[in-house]
Amino acid sequence: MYAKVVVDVNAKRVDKLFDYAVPGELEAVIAVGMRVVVPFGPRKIQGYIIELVTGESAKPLKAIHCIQDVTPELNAELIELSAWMQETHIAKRIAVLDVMLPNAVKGKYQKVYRLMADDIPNEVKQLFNKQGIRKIGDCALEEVMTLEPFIATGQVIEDIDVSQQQRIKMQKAVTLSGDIDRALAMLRTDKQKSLVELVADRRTITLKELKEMDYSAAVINGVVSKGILKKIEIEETRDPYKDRVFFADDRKVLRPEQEAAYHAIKAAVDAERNDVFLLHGITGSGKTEVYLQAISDVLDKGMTALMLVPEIALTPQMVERFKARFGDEVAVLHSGLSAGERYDEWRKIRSGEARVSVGARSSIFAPFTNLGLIIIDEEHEASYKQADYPRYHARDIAQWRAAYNHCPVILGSATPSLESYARAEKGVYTLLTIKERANQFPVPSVEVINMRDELAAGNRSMFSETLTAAINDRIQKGEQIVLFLNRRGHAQFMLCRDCGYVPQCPNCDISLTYHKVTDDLKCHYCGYKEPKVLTCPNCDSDHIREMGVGTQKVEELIYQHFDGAKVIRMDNDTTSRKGAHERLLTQFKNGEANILLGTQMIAKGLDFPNITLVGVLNADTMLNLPDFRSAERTYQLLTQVAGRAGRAEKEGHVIIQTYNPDHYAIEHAKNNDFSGFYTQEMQFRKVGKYPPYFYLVNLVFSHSEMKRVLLESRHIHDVLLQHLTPGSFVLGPAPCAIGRINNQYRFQIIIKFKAEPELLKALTYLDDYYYEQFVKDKFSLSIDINPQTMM
DNA sequence: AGCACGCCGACT
DNA sequence: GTCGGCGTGCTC
Repeated sequence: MYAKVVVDVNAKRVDKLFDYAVPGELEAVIAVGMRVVVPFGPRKIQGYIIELVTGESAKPLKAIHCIQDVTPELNAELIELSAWMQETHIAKRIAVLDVMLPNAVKGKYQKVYRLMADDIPNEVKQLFNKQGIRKIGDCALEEVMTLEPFIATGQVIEDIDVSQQQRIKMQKAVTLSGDIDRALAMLRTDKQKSLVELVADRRTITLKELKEMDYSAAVINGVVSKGILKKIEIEETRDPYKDRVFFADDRKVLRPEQEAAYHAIKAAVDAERNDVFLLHGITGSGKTEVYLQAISDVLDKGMTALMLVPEIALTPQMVERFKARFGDEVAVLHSGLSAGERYDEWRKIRSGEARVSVGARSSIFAPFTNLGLIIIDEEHEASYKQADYPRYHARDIAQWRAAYNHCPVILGSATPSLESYARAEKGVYTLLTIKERANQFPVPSVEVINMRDELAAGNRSMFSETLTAAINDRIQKGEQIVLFLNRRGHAQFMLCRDCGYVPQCPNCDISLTYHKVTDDLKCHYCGYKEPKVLTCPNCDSDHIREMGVGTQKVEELIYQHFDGAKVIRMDNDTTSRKGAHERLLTQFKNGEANILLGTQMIAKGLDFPNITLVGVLNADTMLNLPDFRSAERTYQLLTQVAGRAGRAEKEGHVIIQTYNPDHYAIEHAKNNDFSGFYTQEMQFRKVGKYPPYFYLVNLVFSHSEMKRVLLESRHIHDVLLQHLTPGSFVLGPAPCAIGRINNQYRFQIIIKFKAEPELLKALTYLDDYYYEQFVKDKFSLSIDINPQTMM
């Protein structure tokens, strides 16, 4: 018997199956999908068994060294899926397996000394552990000297040990080691004092968290060396919900439209039909209840169900609802979990202990068998597409898995993507619509304020007269307000008011972003950092200021503007700590503040009865981004934000501030008119040859020499023209919107097509060819099929 | 990606 | 004469 194995080497040239003999003693236990350790050239590495073949190979083979699992990590479905993804995503098999599996199963390689013989002096033997292994990196020089003669005789050998990542993850952390008041008296700098106060408050805090909060190693070590803090190792907690009590959540009675949707889905579930449903229900229409009841039926049939939500919508509220309804049968998978926690959830699914999962994008690979239903909530969300290689879209994977399992898919949204809605109109998907709110409370009224008029009337503040009045009114009534600041495409930067100079990144063609917390300038693309400038480097003027509004600035303005305001601010800075997101929402829910101010992350999932006013401070910052989806994104975001108001009996009101009050995305969002927006946006897409009328592929190539990129990209253009059929368009090459990142010049070519049988062949050819070029010459080509963004 | 093999420059 | 620089080529 021999095995076909994918080796854990992320390189194109070994992106194929290698044959290994299966030793006789392993034949009984070995199975497809297991991880094995195999000899590969002079070293040993991890691999995945893709296929077992009975009989002897024609060629002499090396043998599998050992197996790593008792239960295979991959099932037959996931192996087949990985092959499909390799082909259709122009990706390496190992890279695909890498995104499918939890990090904890990835191999860890260490150089070790291995004890091979027993007849060795005891003082030498004791250097090794019970398995006869000693890490080379742990050996002092004299120990290496001691071992040398035994290596010469072969009694000790140098080897590579392949082990699993630690099951229990230890993290470096600091804790207080003394009296806090005495400690504070000893310290001079504010940074050190604030560190000690923080640790005193939290008892222990990991170094990683401190790094994220911009405490440098120097600051931490300084305080540690004074004996005030000490470094310790702590175990990461495993079940993130173990201390929580969930109250049983019973089925709710469905409204007629919900009922109709539910029945259509139930029929497909019962018939095990591979239908795709587009569930278009306005915000607050009770889509989640439909999902829950459909899942409940799937479980009753003894099958399993997979539900995807965008990362930011995976709030405690959503998790709570699932836990409450399905108890221990739920596995939760999101980015906040440690590698160990994630692996635990994965194993619960694999063993059948959990039969439902709720998770973000990558949980689409959850190792269920016997899937009865796959749900993608907020299906229009861009985060379902992985931004880096391999660039898969969870929606595509869902449809593949549903076809494999003969089960239906539900795509749910209040604002479906144009692609999905067009498919529903063509009858490829089944459209289910819910037009009324589940609790029958009216949809909030929406008012659009033209900020140009405000400016003309002499109001230069962030708050229009109308919004100011409304906020004061709600504060007085004791009701709650959500204020939304659209940050996308609207970062803060520095501008010299005398000469117009804006500090740029030296490595990229982009202006540096000002960060108030650290008071410095950063490049979001290459990580370059420099201190804030006090005088203009161009004209020496000291009129150089931070421009653009950040949430922090708005918070200050609110306090200046409104008496009785108590603000909770939610943005990347205030929610970076684990659990901070949840804590802030709980505070708001408990009425500890009357204004919730935030970015994108507050657009979803909030369901608080006391919110009666939603204000969108700048609706149009992303309308002007150079992306064909900018109108769609604006419409979606405004609709989502507006949906936060009036979720209970108190009537909700939404005020949208904009400089483009007549833009159709804003007008249709105001009227909550999806089909109006859809019709108009489809016109634009048709004329521009954009999705859903055409498919797109975005090719980006980069090299440190601009001339090289330009010449090579012309060549690529010609190759594509030769290979593709006449119905397809090849546009470019043109410089990318950001023409240089990390000193690499970037050009792009866009392919537009309706149907292109030669596409994968042509792209695979280019990928192979330019891989060689990359190895030789650092020329790189990235291929994005169905891109979410063209930047 | 690693790692070995191999062929040319500055050192005991 | 040798140590070590990194170009080239292979891994069942």
